[in-house]
Amino acid sequence: MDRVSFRPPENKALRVEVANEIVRAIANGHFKPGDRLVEQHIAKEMGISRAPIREALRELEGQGIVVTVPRKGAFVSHLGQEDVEELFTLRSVVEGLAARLAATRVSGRDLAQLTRYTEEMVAAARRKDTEAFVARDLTFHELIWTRSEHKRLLKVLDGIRTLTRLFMVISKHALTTDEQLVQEAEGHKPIIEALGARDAERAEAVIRAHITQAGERVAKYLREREQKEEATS
Amino acid sequence: MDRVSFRPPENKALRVEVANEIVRAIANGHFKPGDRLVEQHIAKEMGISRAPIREALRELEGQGIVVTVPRKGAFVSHLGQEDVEELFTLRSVVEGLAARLAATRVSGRDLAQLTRYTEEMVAAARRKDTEAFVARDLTFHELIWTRSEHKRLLKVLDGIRTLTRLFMVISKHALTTDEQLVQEAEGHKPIIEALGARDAERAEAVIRAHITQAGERVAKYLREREQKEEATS
DNA sequence: TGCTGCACAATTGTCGACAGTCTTCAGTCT
DNA sequence: AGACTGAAGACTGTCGACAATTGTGCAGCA
Repeated sequence: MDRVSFRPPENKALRVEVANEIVRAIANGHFKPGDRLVEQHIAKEMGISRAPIREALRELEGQGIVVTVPRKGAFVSHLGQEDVEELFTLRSVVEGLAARLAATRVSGRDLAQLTRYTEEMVAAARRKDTEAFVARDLTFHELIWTRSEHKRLLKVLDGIRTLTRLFMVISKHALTTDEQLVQEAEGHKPIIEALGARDAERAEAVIRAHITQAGERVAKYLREREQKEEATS
Repeated sequence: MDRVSFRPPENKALRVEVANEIVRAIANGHFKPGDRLVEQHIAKEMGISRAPIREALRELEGQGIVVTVPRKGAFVSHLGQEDVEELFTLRSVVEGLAARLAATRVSGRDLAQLTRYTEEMVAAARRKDTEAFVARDLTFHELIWTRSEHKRLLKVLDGIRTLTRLFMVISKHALTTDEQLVQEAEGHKPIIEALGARDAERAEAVIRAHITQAGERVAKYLREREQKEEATS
């Protein structure tokens, strides 16, 4: 009797739509770091009331993408090199835990999937298709997150997922040569091996190293970019 | 029941007050796990409108204290033995990072403070003053969090601070004898030593061990309690 | 008796409005 | 001219109301 047919207005909560829209606007530069996000303006722009906007902003605040000052409103966070370092050091330990737990839970099918994702990353790198590359990279990590079967861990990772993606998009230019992209993909192989061996400790160690390394690469890129910006201003 | 006396133009944002009030109600058993949190009822009880309630619930959802089902509302999370284990494994790695960073940043004054807190914990244990004991325990950990000077890490820890406290209160009966309490306090000494030696790696290792151990203790207590509850129902 | 369907009640999601507060800017005084 | 003051404007925090949706109970029917 389940009629999975209708969704007349929208099945999704409006606030989620709004949050996604704002993130997209930040990613493509429509909103820049430090910009003030005026509820009324966004509401008008999207043709809805302020209530869902407020809730969306609250959620983004929880993810550290915007900061709200009482009585003043919400602003786009300044996401500099320091923030990248923080995000990646945090990810290294949290995903380390995820890998440790996943090691005893991944199935053969999961390992095959992970291998496939990595191969597709290499393929995307050869085509210089950074879009697909980033997408696969994220999917790879997300599968491990899921296999940790740790609800609270997933919540934390969910909270930084948007920001992770945001940084990947912003800094996709950090990986310009095939060489670097392939190198990034190669870093996944020790992870798969450790997981395949069901070696929890080693899985945690290698993924920590992998993420730390990736973070340093991105941080270096942003540091250089920030210096250039300062030089020109 | 709760004296809902309040002044209309409170300094703090009303939603924060509401969130605290709800947490308090959960802690003292007014709301039990699985209970439905009806916005209108809470609004009426507190004499305010639903808007701040909604935002507070959204925040608590972000902290995993309540879960919201679309079109159905918010419910108090079931916080069982499994959740304790999750919370503590997560804390072990996240606080591990905090300690690692703090090791290179703590001052002599900080070390003295940490030592003092630990002594006060022992003193509270001798008085069987679990209230003060828990408070000092939390303060000890929070100082290390702060010294990590890692904004995003702090945000994560902030997100689980409420739940941590909640568990401490709920499970304070897990530590019934002086012996256990003192043992808990003793566990802080290796942490202080490692921090004092500015040994980042060791600091991370010992605090991970400490938290893991504490988690197992609480989990064991809750497991037994849950079994008892099942037996009586 | 047991099942089906309808109407009603309860509750969420959303909206528009209003008061209070902070910012800005023009006008005035020194 | 520069500093100060006050008023206008802009925006957030909060409120009450309404429509849509889900759950519930009751009546009708086999």
